[in-house]
Amino acid sequence: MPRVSDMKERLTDAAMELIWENSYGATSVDAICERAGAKKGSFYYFFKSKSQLTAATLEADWNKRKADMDRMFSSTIPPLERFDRYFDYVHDRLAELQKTCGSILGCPLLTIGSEVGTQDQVVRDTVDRILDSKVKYFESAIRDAHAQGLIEAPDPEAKAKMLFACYHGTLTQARIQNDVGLLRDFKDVAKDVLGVKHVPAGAS
Amino acid sequence: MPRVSDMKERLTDAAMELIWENSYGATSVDAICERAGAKKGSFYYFFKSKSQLTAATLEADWNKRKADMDRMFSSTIPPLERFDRYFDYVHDRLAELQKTCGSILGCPLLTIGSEVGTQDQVVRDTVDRILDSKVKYFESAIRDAHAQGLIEAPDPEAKAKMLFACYHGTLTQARIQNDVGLLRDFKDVAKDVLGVKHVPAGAS
DNA sequence: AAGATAGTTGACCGATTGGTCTAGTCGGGC
DNA sequence: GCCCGACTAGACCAATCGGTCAACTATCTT
Repeated sequence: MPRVSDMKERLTDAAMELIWENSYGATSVDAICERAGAKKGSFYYFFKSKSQLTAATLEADWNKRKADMDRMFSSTIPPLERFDRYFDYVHDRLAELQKTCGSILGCPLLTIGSEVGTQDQVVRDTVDRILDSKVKYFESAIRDAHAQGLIEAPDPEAKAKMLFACYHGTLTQARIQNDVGLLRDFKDVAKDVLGVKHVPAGAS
Repeated sequence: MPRVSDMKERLTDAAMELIWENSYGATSVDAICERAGAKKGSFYYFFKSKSQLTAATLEADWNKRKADMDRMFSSTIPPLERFDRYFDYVHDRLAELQKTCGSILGCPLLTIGSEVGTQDQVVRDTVDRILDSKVKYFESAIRDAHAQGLIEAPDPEAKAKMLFACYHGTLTQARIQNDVGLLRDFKDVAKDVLGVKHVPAGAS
């Protein structure tokens, strides 16, 4: 088959950057094309609408991140340390992005989902599905922590949802207030929410 | 001074409805005017831009809700019951609105703040200020609960922020997933986050 | 080299966007 | 009764919006 193009990826990359930094509504198809170095025709060759491009963008981004998630939440890592690694990872990434764009961007799934959820079923379903996948990492880490006696969590699913909500609330607030500090402190908050049993400082 | 008009309020009311239900970006000035029964001229007589109208809308809405907040978080009410009342209030209101518009709308401050925060400083500042006011209700309820020995909260400010984030994360998820269930269960989650000391079921 | 397939180009479209402006209407104070 | 300031009416604007389309080009297979 003739001619292989990386344009589709360049378009989803450009869309992720622009929509995440600004918003779905404030990002025009023209702007996405310009950043991707594409013309309108190419855009609508790959995607049938702006909405569909957005769903594809979230999907593509999630596929990229999944490997990192698997690494951080690997079963070989002590369960509570998985959370530390994950929260550090997100924090560092957002702090890095802030240097470039001047803003703490929070979680694209939440921003986009909450903006277009009521109006666009395709995007909503995509966001839903990805969020579902993500909470599962939390869930099994919590289950493992419980099994090892590190925390008391008779209902790992509920606890996972709770921590998930708490973290996402913090991410949203970090975006709104443009403040990375909330995220810096979250590891401690998470321990509190999880009910980590206290060990004396410095204990091995 | 001749002629007093309620148009300003009708415009902010219309704006709140439309922006909350859909989004800032998806709501046009024309649509707001139509719902308010106003013409463009009136709109730009009262507000100098869509952005300023939005800030004024949030402000006006907050002023309306403040009385309810004061009532629910009254010092005469047992501190933990204040949260129950508040969570019930929000739940019932969102469930009611769902009947009309078919969607769980979550918190307008979060939706709007997270959508336009990076692009509109006026709106961001307004959202910030209101969120600050709201968390203070949590804070003093927690302080009171701690004083009465109902919970252990040596740092009420931190605990308030934590519960606030957790609740707002839940509200955001409720909007994205269009599911009121998460909110129905939140009173229990809140008790968990607050670390309410367990009393045997049925204890007086 | 030919043909089929995959991708690109950019002009074009009607609708809608946020916003302006001028002319006018209404109603209370004097 | 008239004047002034608060408010309304709605035509108008350039810019931009998401989306279409027919013509074109590049690359692989045979």
